[in-house]
Amino acid sequence: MSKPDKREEIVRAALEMIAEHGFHGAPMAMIAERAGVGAGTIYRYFENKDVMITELYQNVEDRSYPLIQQGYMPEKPIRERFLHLCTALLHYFIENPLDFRFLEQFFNSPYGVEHRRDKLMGNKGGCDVFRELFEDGISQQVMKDLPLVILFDLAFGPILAVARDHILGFIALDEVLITWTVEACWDGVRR
Amino acid sequence: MSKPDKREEIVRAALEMIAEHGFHGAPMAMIAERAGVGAGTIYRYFENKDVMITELYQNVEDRSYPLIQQGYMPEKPIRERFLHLCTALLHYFIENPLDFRFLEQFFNSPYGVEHRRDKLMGNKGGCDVFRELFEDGISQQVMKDLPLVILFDLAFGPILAVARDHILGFIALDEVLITWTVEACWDGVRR
Amino acid sequence: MSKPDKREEIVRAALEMIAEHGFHGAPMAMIAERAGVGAGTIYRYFENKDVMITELYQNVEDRSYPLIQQGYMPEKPIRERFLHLCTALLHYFIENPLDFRFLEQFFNSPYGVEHRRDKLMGNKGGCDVFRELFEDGISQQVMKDLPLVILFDLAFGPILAVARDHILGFIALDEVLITWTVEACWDGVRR
Amino acid sequence: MSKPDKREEIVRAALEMIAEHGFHGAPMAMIAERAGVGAGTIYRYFENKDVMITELYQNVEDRSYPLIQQGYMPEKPIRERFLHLCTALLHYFIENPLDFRFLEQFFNSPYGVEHRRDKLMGNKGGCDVFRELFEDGISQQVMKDLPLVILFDLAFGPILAVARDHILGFIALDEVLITWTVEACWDGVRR
DNA sequence: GATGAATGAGCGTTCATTCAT
DNA sequence: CATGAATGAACGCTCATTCAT
Repeated sequence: MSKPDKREEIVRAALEMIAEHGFHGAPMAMIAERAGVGAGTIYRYFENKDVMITELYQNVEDRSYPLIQQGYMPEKPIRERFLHLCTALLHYFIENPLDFRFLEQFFNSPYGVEHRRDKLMGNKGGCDVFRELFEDGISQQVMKDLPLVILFDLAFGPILAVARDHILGFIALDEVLITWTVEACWDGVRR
Repeated sequence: MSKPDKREEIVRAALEMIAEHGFHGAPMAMIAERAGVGAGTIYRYFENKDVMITELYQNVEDRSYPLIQQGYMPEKPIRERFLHLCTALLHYFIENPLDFRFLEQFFNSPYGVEHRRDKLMGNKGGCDVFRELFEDGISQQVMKDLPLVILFDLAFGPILAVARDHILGFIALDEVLITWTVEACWDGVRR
Repeated sequence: MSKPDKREEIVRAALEMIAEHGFHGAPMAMIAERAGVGAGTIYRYFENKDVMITELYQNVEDRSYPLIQQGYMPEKPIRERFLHLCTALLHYFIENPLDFRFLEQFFNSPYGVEHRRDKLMGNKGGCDVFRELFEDGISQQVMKDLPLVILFDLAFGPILAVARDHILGFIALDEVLITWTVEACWDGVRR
Repeated sequence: MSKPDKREEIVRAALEMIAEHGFHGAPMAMIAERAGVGAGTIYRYFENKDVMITELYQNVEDRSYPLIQQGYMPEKPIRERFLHLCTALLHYFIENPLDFRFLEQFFNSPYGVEHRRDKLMGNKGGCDVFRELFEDGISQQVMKDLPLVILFDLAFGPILAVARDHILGFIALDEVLITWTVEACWDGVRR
């Protein structure tokens, strides 16, 4: 097994274990075992558990952003762009439940809170498509004139909740339900 | 200090510590110290930490439901009832950030997931007002004809997200913003 | 076994293990086992290993100073006082080889170096009898006019070396040898 | 880089790291990095860390003995020879603080104790000049009639202590102080 | 009933050593 | 030969839980 393979195995295993059991329910030793490596090996690739988690998040971001933006056309009307992005996001979550569960753990921890704080303060980070879309939506008077943060919550709050319920087995989303859900989100943010 | 007092002190202390530091950042010894009791004493009132957390949740539920339903009038039109409940809920969260943070911890853990599963399967539990309201809303064709779970997510997803952002200091909610937010939620669920 | 007993057992065990195997050869678990307590118990009495070692040193100091100064008469002539203190010191080491070995470990580690630095900078600490004696010796022109530190080294360098060699079994000190050794030290510092 | 070069690099690096951070503060990986070789390479030249340390000691001995004996004239009077050797020793320590710190680490560890035991039992080893000098001194009745070991301690105890204090910055030795110190040592051993 | 000292399994992390390349 | 990625035993330390007082 070559070097990049090993790192990948660790990332996969860590994502799985953390998604399934949370940060505190996923000891390094367990992650190592699942990855099929020695416990010490993890520390060749990640300085410590905290750093590993942060890089795991980066990994998820790097994989998800392109997927979500695939086929996104910034010149289309706001509504269409909104529906596209939210649908893509929901699909991504459904098709990558491990990523979703990991993200939930992440954002529900000090790591994630700090991350959001940084994102909201500085304009850095990759969710700029969303920010742009919502700023456009407000300035074109297509969306409600509310603080950006609230608009985000109106749109993503339901998406996340629905994804969670699907992954936990409380509902079984299909294309029709997804469409309706996303359109309901649009109803929430549009004027 | 009499027996019920002691239990109350423990509950208060545990809620505080868990809200502030999470389940894993709140050792029993620390909770005991904050409660002003011996570490062993906690185990007279709660079989173990897991049980304590579950009962802590019950405690929050018991205190919050009456508050949220205060002034609720089931004979009023759906929209008004919806706005009343959501506003009350959001107010409750803002005024009881400790409860809110605890609930987030709870629902983002195996405890919470199991709890929701039980709630959704059997019809037990206290959120029947909500269930009734939404079922009424659907049958009166005032709300979208979607699975109850999704309707819940459309309504509460944004409420929870907005409450979190307020408590974390990302926005500063006032009465006007609360009203607009809740009305946006209504836009999300109404036909 | 009552509380003070337990602390004492830990102190004794730690002193023994560290004297025998050095700081790094004396894991907390081993010390705990030797003390007949659980590993976690040590941390009820000492914040961590570093703190434990520092307090161990204090413990040795507190026990040794009175013993060494027993019968010391500051009004006697310099030579007599010197012989008294050095003899007492050497006796103390020989009769408390564990203390001696611990002190060697201590002074040969960052802990000890820092400790000496503090002692030499500020005038705090308990070796003031020695300092006084040597300052008297210099000002009365009975001892060589050298920096205090060097005078200390001339006196204690041999004492420590001889104690070590006795404890390691390279020589067998008796009263006669002790007397001669201490008098040789006096020859080293006197004018 | 040829084979002997590599070994030399490792020796130099190990000496430096151990002198600066102690045996336990100098991991093999760190030594390898400092030496500019792979971690595994060290094990081509030294069976394991213990062996490496022992050979490191040999290396220091081999380099120091010639230096110390440079200009030593066995036909001169005892006193002169003593002063010569002790001065040379002290100079050597001051000019090679890394060696000195390493030697302190070494003699304060099981390695060093065993080494001295071997030296004192069998007559092997390189400090024969000292032994000869002291035996001469005793038989010529110029030195005190004490066991050799004690005579060594009287002479070298202060030398080592003074060197340590200089290297740690507690005093600043110059030629004058060195002379006085060495002469004080002579006072300690002479009749 | 209340206590808190005691416990020890389990955690994150380090590092001497090995061995496939 | 030389490498350095991989290993896993061992470390210092934490904390849910127990139980003698």
